[in-house]
Amino acid sequence: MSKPYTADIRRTLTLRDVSEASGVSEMTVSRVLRGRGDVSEPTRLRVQEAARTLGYVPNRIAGALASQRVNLVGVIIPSLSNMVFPEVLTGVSEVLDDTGLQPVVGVTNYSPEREERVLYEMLSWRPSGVILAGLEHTDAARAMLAQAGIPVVEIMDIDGTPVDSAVGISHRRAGRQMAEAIIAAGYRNIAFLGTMMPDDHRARKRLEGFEDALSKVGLALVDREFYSGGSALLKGREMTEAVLTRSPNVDFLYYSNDMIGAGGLLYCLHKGLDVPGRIGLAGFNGVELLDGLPFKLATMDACRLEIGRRAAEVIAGKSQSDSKVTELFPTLQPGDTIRQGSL
Amino acid sequence: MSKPYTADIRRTLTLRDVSEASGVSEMTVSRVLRGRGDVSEPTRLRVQEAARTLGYVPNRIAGALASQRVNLVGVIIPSLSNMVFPEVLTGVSEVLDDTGLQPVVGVTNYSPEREERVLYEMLSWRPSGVILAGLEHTDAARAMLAQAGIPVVEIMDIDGTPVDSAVGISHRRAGRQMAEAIIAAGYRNIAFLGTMMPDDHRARKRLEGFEDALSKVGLALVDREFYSGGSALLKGREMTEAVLTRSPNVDFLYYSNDMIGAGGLLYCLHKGLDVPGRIGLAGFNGVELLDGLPFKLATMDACRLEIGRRAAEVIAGKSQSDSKVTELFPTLQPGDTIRQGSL
DNA sequence: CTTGCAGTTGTTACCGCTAACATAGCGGTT
DNA sequence: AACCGCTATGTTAGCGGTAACAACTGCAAG
Repeated sequence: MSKPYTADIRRTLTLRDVSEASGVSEMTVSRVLRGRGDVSEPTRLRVQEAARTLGYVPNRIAGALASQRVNLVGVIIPSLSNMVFPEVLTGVSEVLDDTGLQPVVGVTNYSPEREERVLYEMLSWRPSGVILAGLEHTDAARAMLAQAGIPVVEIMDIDGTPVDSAVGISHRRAGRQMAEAIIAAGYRNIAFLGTMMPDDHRARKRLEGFEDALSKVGLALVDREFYSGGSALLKGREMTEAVLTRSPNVDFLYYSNDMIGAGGLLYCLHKGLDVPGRIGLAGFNGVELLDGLPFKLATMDACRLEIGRRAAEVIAGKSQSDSKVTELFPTLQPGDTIRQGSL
Repeated sequence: MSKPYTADIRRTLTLRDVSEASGVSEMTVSRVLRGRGDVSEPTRLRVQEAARTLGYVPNRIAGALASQRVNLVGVIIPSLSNMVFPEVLTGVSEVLDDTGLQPVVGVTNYSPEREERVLYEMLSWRPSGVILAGLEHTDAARAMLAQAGIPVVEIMDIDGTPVDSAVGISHRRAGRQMAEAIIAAGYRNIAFLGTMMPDDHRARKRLEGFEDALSKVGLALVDREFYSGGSALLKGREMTEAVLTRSPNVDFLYYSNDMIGAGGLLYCLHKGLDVPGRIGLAGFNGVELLDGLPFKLATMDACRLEIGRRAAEVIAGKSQSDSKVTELFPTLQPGDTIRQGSL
């Protein structure tokens, strides 16, 4: 357990070292390194050369403290392991890359308390903005956000009141739309399979919208099955088996996400069920990953990339819109698992 | 585009505000908020109360500058979109959670230049340690790491010389082992399907080890097919079709990762090929996500969670081992896609 | 009554950098 | 020669905390 991380004992380099090595003041070095102010070409080159050969890396901690500016943007999301948030991040990075701003990611695991802690940590670094998933937060979190004096964008969901601004889709509407499509296709004995997590508000809202639309035409869910944790594909399989065993008359399976939906689809195909004739299926999210499946699952894409982009634009002050809430509209992709033509 | 981010115009709070509100010195407030030093119970409570009602969030930038300590650990990985790195991150977080250290993630998209930039950015925040994927870096990156004077852990791979320390598996050995298993099962006409990315050194090393083992018994790859980008499942399908069309006598498909392997498997099953009799398949990684597939793909798990944990332990100074290189040993999971019993 | 000491709280001097302002050249005007 | 305006560079004073040490308190021991 020996730890001589540096061969040479010399402390870490500062502007002063570069300044001495190049024979100009620290201020001039600072100007060169940031590309600010007027510096003559010869000095610039000399300083750059010195910085490079010394291997100087500026200390942003000191820089940020002095300038009261931080190029960090906090991005707080529930999870990294379901493909949807990485895609949001891609959108965020894409836009931020041109602005000198840098995303810093925090993960909450769908826990409001953890979200509060992560947010506190982030704000303690005084970022230039915060992007966070969902509209539901602890009171303390909401207070911190309001106090922070920086742009805040709540993403994914717009069914509620944002602290500052929001970019997302209406999950209630998404659920309703899917229900309407299913009803129009003639399915009547519909079951729901999805997450149990009480803090997955968006899945909850989709289900609410879905049931709303069902009840409008006098229908109700025939069965429902919940899960948490584990391999989504496998869970989808198991849940589907459970539902079909318990309620053999079910003719449509609505999943809270594409992954468990895909598991269910594989199960149905494996069992030789007639999809979408005897039974239909639909998920939510438009996961590109699944494009290789023999059948395309009906789904609605959640505009993840676009949400990330728009959110980043708001933070970067590049947003076109002057409204505080940006609603995006997911498109229903019927795939191969909903009957075409009504009845 | 109005932006009144704070209702009240007052500047952001500092220790002084809390100090005034609670009637003690800034130093005492600082002590209370960090839980350091002796502070009497009554003062502690008074200060905490004041801080809470004001909604004070400490400024770590100032704190870090003054104390020369930063609770951040840089984690630099190639990608977030293939499930393997999120799992590493989970391992890292798990261990770091108990230490007050916080991971900060950077993504390189398998580009050495981007890695260099991301590293530079991270080091400019003077983190307490860096974890980064792979042993291959630009000279500048290597120099920065050596200069930084902090623990550096290179993860995933141990086939090479680390800057400081390394935690991972031998991908050469992994490739070799898989080849040996395939040969032992009697397959002889073997094709490789995988990433083309010249900077995915670990996939490259696996292939090298694989071919090594083949040539030891006088065999060579019958065909090979490369891809980049796109949905892995779909690519797996397409590549498999291409190979089987071009080289109908192939009896084994070795994929550089499980995702394209799964695509290939679905294709073979769809075509009604006898798996693993007529044709065998194997991937790499042990992706839990795929557990729901009707057939289990042969694979080797890459010890991702464990790598994350061990790396974090090294950074946190909790590592048991006193060697600079920690080799983990993946286990071969034959699944349902390699014939059992030789020949 | 003095001294010592542990337990609390306050004071001072930075941490490494940058905003804002000050200064030094220097050629061109008048 | 005095003055101007410009550019290139330097000086000063913090940014908001914390380390290190100083100072004060009350109480037990000498």
